Amino acid sequence: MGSASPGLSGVPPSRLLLPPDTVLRTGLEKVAVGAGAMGPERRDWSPSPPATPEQGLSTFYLSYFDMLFSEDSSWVAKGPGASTREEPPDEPEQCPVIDSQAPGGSLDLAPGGLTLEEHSLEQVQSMVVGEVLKDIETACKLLNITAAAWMKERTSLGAIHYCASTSEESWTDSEVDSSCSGQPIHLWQFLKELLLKPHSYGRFIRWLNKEKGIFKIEDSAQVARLWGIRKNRPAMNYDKLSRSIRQYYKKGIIRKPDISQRLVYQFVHPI
DNA sequence: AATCAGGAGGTGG
DNA sequence: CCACCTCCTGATT
Repeated sequence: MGSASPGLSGVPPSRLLLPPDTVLRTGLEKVAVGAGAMGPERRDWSPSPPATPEQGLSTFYLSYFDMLFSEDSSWVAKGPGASTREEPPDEPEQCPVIDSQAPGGSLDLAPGGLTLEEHSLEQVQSMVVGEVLKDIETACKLLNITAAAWMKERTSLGAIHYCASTSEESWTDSEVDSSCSGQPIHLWQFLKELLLKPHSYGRFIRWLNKEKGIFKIEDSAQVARLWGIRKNRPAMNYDKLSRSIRQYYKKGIIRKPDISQRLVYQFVHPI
């Protein structure tokens, strides 16, 4: 009762309430999964992994665009010349974000003589930044942390903010600045990050019950591998990763669900 | 065989 | 000091 799904301000609830797979199993996933044409049992992922874009900054950029596209793409349609069918969230491998469409240093220019394209580009960027900031605030509320703290952790997004904003410097500038060189990510954050991007990682880890924060690691080896990459620990494996998860029991960050199942865990404070 | 639980020493920021 | 990492023993699925 008390914790009945707090209002997600700004985000149309219609999408969030859908069972995860309905939305996400559309275009891209179908392609990726269909390519192998394998059933639910497929752990031989080793040859040509199509979705392992796990190398730092780009990950987070992308994850945010994933969210924007999958949960609310209205900002795209709002744009003046934005044709809606042009930007499906199609390449999880790459970093299709802001800098990709801005060659050179056109991001931090003065709002002077802009061509039409540049102008609409900037509008789009502003909208993106606005949406990102809104999402951050929402996430922070739900996580019960301050935006500044969040930004400190997510330095990569701080970079976005820096790069893309000529108008939005309402908050956290100083906070961001001091930590732009990279903060160590916590395991629980990493897991949430993966869970946020079912397009790319849904085959490795996914929500069983997002509202309750219950998730399942579908491919323990892959999740461990990604974690090892992120932390630069080539010898990482699920045995060690799970030990770290178990450290969270005492801290009240992650626990085993009431009905304990293999490879299933639950965030104590779900989003 | 894989996963789970948790003790214990080590490490890097 | 903290958040793991690593290794380990023993239990459970």
